[in-house]
Amino acid sequence: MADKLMLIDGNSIINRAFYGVPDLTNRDGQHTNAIYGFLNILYKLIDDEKPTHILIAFDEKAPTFRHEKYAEYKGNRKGMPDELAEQMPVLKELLQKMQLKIYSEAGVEADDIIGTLSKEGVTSGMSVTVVSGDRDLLQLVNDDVTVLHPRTKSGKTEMIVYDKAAVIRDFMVTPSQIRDLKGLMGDSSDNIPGVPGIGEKTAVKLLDVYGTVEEVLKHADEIENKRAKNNIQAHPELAVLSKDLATIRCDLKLKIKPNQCMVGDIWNHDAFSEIEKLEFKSILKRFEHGTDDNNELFKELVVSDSVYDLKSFLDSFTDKDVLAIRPVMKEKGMTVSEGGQMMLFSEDESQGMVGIAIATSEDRAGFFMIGDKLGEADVIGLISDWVGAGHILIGNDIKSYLDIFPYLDHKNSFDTNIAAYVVRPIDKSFAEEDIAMAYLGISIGSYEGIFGKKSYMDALKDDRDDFVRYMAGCALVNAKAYLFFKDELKRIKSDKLFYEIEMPLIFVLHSMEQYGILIERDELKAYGDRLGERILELEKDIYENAGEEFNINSPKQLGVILFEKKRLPYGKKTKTGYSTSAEVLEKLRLEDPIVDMILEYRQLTKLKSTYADGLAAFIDDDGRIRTTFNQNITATGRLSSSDPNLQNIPVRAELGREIRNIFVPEDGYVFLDADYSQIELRVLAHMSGDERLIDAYKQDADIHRITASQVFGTPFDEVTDAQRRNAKAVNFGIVYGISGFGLSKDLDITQKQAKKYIEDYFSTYPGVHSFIESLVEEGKKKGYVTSMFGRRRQIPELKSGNFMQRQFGERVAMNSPIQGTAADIIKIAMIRVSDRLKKEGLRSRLILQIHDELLVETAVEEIDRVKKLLNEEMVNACKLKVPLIADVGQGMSWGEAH
DNA sequence: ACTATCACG
DNA sequence: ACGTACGTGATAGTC
Repeated sequence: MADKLMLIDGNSIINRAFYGVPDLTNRDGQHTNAIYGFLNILYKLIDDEKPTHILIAFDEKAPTFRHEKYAEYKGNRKGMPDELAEQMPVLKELLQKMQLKIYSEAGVEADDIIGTLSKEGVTSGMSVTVVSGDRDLLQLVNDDVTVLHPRTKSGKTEMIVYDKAAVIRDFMVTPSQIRDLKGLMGDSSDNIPGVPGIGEKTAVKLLDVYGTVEEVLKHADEIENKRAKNNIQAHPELAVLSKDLATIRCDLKLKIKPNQCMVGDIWNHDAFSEIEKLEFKSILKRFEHGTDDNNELFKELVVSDSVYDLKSFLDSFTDKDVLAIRPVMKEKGMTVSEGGQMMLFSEDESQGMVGIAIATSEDRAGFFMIGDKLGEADVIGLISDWVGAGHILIGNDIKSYLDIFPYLDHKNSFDTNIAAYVVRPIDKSFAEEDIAMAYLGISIGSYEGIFGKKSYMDALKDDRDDFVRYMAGCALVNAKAYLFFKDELKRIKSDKLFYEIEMPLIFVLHSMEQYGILIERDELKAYGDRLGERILELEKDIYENAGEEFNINSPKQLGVILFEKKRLPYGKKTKTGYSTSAEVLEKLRLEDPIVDMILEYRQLTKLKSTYADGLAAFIDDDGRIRTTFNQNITATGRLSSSDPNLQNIPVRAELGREIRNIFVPEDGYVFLDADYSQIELRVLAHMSGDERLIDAYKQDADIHRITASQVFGTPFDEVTDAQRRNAKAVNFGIVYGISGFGLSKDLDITQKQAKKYIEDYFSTYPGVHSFIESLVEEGKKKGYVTSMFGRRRQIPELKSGNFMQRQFGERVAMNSPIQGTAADIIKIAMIRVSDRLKKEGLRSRLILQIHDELLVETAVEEIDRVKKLLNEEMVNACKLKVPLIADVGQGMSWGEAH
């Protein structure tokens, strides 16, 4: 086999890694995210490309450029941030310990090192792979040299392979013409000027005709395009200079030769201990096996479409085996419909299971396809037998499987997705492929990387083997993840939170999603039409006032009208122009009548597009709207709601609030709506243990008024509205992680005044002060903070070198335990309410949660019982040092009950 | 894909 | 001097 040389542009790759991987630090506070990302890219390259030789080229720290007199062109690159700079020497040392060759030389750019070695490599008979995010390097491509270009696609890094054909495909020029292309069009990211007025299109056209910059200049007088001709004739030197800047040198005398770059044992002991210091657990695991290449994922992989094989596969398991699954569902969007009419059976066709992967932690897996010889019911039945025998079924995102496996409950199942969320809620995705990488040190590949945007059905059809391996890999990861998380949850003391709150909640949420909420379709339509009429009127008035028609919804165009044409004083500016936010417009109301019209227009279009029209699109055939409650999105432990979001239905303004009257109970039912009174402040009182605040809550009076009375030293009955408003804002501020600036903005007062309020608050409630300070301290020391029920939130921002980021981290440290505890409490209440409704055989059902509020669709004859039960379970969800209060309302619509 | 805006707790 | 209140999701416009 021919030798294969891989040349890596170290700076380019570590840069990508740094910006692509969220902030990580080890226990010494050393930032490690760029190194982590670099290693993962490196391992993947080694696994995929199997190079025999590797060299990683770096730019010298203070590069002197080859064109001293034009240094300003390349010399003004932004310096790298400190968080990245500190990782560079650590990475280089690690790479050396991995017995990989790195190279840099004063006055030499990494590009030129790579260019020279690629040429020398080819000369000595090697095939060469260059890895860089810099497009310049594409000029090196030829029959023996390919360039890999990393691209970030929905959070994952993929490599685009550039051979000659791919370069021509993407850039319309040959690899050797890349430098001519840059010579003409320039490259702003690399500070190559190019010829003014010549963009990509013109440059490609010219090169197509003349081939090189030199030829273009020679024939400049023949050029048809006037603009291009004039510019080239005016600035020929720019084209020559730019091409020179873009040209990679391949003829340097370097102190290293390709054959010295042989790959040694990258899994050696020195490398291991270095990685240990960096605390990359997932990478350490790889040392057990070396590369993935000689490490098969499965000891056994059964693929079958027969019920007998599934049976014997399941029979082969003992009580000691854990069983994990990865069902493959027909995806939504496949529903056959005609003319808007659902066809018969379309429901079944869109909901069914295509197959299921099953695995044990002992590296045995199977993929079973549903078809003539294996029915969905067989699978459901056999899994039911397993579960019925007292075993645990492990899956990832169990809520999405409950339609097929309705017999699952929190005692017979384990959700690896939710477990991973509980362990590290700040991550963005908890699918099997993410867990494999983050916790198990194995890789099953990424779905998108392997199959792109293909649906499951298409992937199964086109790449069956890969698909089966991927899904079986998922099941295997679930099995292994179970063993890992079982211990990990205990270790971090989040096991009760997981088993007693998050797992049971899955089933409550599923039931809420299934019930949905009834909405009066016709009323919603009428409401939307009403808005539409008024919007048309406003539109007309606004155009008339402005003296022209424009897109009112475009902040840009609106800014021009208000702040340029009308010369209204602009308040704030955003990155892109003037701010036209309601906050700014409010202050301009008296300046021009158009402002009020715009504010009303904004309000109405928002209501119409998001709510009237938006919700209408989600009404099912039975008139109900079914949201998705997301259990793994927020960093604090709250739920979120999407498709549609039913947690942000208007309530504050009267016009918007009307929408709530359109949400109604079905016949024979009423709505009971219960919301916690000031739950976050009560949690604060409890957690801080501040005696005065606790006493205040025991009085059961208006808390903001009490706060005002105590902070401002005014008798309770004499507190003014303004005082109460201020106290309320301070209370909110405390919960959000107080800052003088934030409070001053909210109350429209000076920062100095705001600071005074905060100081007064803290001297009134010293326990609160010391509590939130202790939270920040804990966050800094441990890297995370916790809620009362053991919910963690990591705060890497606290170790940031950036002041702003750190400041943010401090506010998060103060807020998360409070918001998180409140979230824990209402989750407990939801589980208990739902449990009791079920146990007591009631028909009433929980249908919505809005952070501190529960909506129950209540059977008329159960009203009194449910009212009592709701209040009991919410109030007693948790014992605090202050009373927990819930107010229950009743009504024939959500609006009326709230 | 990102930004601005605005709906909620 | 910097430039932030905490947590979300949907829409429209712009690139």
